[in-house]
Amino acid sequence: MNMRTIALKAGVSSATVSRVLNGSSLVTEETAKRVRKVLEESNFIPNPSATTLKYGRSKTYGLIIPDINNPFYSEFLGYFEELLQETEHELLLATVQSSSTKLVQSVRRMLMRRVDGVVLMASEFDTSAIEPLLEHKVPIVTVDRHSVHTGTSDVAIDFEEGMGMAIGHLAKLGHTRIGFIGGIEGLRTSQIRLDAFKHALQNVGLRLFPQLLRAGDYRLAGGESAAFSLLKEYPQPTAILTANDLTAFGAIRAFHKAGINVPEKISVIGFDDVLLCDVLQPPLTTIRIPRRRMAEACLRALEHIKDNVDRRGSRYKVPSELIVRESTCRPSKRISTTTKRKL
Amino acid sequence: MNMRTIALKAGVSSATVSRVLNGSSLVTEETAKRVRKVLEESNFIPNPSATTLKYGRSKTYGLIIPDINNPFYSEFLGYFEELLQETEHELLLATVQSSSTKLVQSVRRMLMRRVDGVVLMASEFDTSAIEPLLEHKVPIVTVDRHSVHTGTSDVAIDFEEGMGMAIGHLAKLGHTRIGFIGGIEGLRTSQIRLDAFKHALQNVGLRLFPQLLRAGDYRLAGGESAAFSLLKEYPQPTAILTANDLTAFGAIRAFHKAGINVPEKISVIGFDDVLLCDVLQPPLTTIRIPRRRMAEACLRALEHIKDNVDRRGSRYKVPSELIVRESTCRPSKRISTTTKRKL
DNA sequence: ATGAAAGCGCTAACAA
DNA sequence: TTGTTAGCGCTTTCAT
Repeated sequence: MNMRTIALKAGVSSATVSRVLNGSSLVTEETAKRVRKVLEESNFIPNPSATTLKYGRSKTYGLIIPDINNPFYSEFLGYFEELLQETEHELLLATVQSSSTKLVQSVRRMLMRRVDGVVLMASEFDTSAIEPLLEHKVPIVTVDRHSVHTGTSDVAIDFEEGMGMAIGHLAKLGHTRIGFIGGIEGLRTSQIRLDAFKHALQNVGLRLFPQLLRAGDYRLAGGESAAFSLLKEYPQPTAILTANDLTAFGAIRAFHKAGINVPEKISVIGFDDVLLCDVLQPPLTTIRIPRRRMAEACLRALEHIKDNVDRRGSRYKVPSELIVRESTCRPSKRISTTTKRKL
Repeated sequence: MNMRTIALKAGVSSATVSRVLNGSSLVTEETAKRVRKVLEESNFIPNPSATTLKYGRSKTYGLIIPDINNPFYSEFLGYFEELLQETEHELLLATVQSSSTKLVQSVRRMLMRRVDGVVLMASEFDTSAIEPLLEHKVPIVTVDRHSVHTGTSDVAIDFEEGMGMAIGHLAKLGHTRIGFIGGIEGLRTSQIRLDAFKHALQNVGLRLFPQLLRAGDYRLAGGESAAFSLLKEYPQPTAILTANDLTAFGAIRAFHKAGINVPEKISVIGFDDVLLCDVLQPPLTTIRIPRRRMAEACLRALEHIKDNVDRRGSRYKVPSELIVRESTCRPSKRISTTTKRKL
C-alpha cells in the first residue's frame, strides 16, 4: 500500500496524493476530497524512510541521557516524548551510563538514523565524542553545559536562584553550619552547583565551612557515603544541601542508619524535585527544576537552530525554586556538642 | 558519503562494499581488506533508511508502556534498551497513559517506522487498537496478557510463586488477617494478581477476608486511599499485600499519616522490587519481578516469532521471588482491639 | 569473485 | 491544476 496505489484508485498521480498529504494549496478542493476519501478507505500508512532517504531528514530527535534509573531523566524523557508526539516527531533514546564508548556508539546511531537534532544530557561533555554530530551539521542542545558553540545551544538551569532560596530558608530557620554534598568531582555541572552554593552562603552572610563539603556521584550510594563521612566532622552540620534528590535520599538513608533524625537533628535539602520526593519519610524539601519547561526549551532550541547550524546557538535559562516539605526545620540546640563535652 | 563513494575510492563496485559490510563470504580477503581500509579512512556512516525502504525492515523494535514515571517500566526500558544496543537495534518508545487514542496513534507511528516487532505493556489489551499491527504482520509480544494468538507471544509473570512465598512469610510470622490492595478493577492483570493472592491464602490454610480487599490504580494515590479505607475495617488487617510497589508506597504513606507504624503495627509487602525499595523507610519487603529476564524473554520472543508471524506465538514465564526487607514483622498483639474495648 | 542494474516510496523540479 | 520523472542509498539477482 503506497502512494501510487492510492493515486491509481483516486484516478490521479502520486504527486497529487503527495500534495494532498502535505497540505499543498495547489490541489483543487474537489480532487483533494476524492484523494482523502481513498486515503481513508485504504488506511494508507506513509513510509517516512523514503523521505529520509531522499532528504536526509527523519523527523526524529535524539536524546542522550546518562541513566534512565535517575527519575530526573526519566521524568524529563516523559515530557520530551510527549512534546515530540505532539509535533509528530520520533524519539531516539540513548542511555550512556557515563561510558564514553557508549556515547560514541550512540552518536553514530543517531547519525545513521539521520536525526534532525540531539539533546545531550551527558554527564560530561567529551567534545571529541560529539564532534561527528557537528561535522554532519546536526543541531545540538546541551543541558547545563553553560556555553554555546557553532550549531550548539544550551539550556541551563539557574542554580543560583534556587540555592539562594534554599540557603535563605535555612538561614531563617537559624542554621549556621551548612554542609554540601555535591556531584562527581571534575564535572562542570558539579562545579557550577558548588559555586552556586558558595555564593548563596555569601549572600546571606553565612560562613562557608570547607570541611563540610563532600563530593557525591548523583546517585544514592554517593549521597550515603558522603553523609556518613560528614557525620565524622565535629561539630556536625545542622543542615545539608545536596546536588540532586538521589544524593539527598542517600544521605537521609545514612542518617537513618546512624540513628540521626531528619529533620530534628539535621535538615536536608535536595535538588530536582523528583516525583518521589513526597513519598519518602520525611517528604523532602528540595529545589525544583521544572522539567517540562526544560523539555520545551530544548525543543524550541532545536527548532530554532535547525536552519542556522552554522551559527552560534542560543542560551536558554530555566528557573529553579524552593519547595518546602518536611526535611527541614530549625536546628536542634547542639545537644551533640554538650553530650560530647560530657564524655 | 555513501557506498558508491567508498566503492570508487576502493576501486570496486558498491555491491562489493555492501558485501564487505554485511560480512559476505563472497569477497576475497584481499579486496575486503582494501575496502575496510577506505571505510575507516572515510568514516562512512551507512544509511539504514535505504534498507528500510527496500525491504520494509528497520532493525527497530517498538515498546509501548503505560507510564514512564512508574519505575517498573523505566527500569524495564533500561534493560530493554541495553539489549537492543547490543543487537544493534533501535528502540521506538511510546508511552500511552492508558489513553486509547494515544495507543492507536502509537501503533500507527510504529507501522510508519516499519518496526520489526512490538513489545506491548499496555495496561489493557484493546484488541482493536493492535489489530493493525497484526494485519501488517508485525510480531507482537504482550506482557502479562496470559494468552497467545497468531503472531502474538506472551511473557507472563508467575505471580503464584511470589505470592505464595509472601503469604508463607506472613503466615510464618503469625499473621492471619491479611489484606490486599490490588490493581485497577476490570483489568485482566489485576484479576490475575488477586487470584494469585487468594490461592496463596488457601494454600497455607488462611482465611480470606473479603472486606480486606481493595482496588488500587498501580500508583501512589490509589495505594494511599485504599490503605485509608482499610484502616476503617475492624479488626484491622495486621498485614497487607499490594499489586505493585507504588501501591505499597502509597499505603505506607497513608499509614504514616494515620500514625500507624510499619511494620510494628502493620506489615506491608509490595510487588516489583523497584530500585527505590530499599531507600524508603522502612525498606520494603517485596516480590521481585526480574526485569532483566523479562526484557530478555521479550526480545527472544520477538526474534523467535519473526519468521513465523502466521503461527501462534509462544508463552514465556518469568519467576517471581520474595525479597524480605524491613516492612514486615510479627503482628502486634492486637493492642488496637484492647484499646477499642476500653473506650 | 565481482559488477551492473533494478527498485523500494516519496517529493520537488519541471513540463504540460 | 495536474502529471511525469529523477534520484535519494542500499541490497540482491543475474550476468560475467
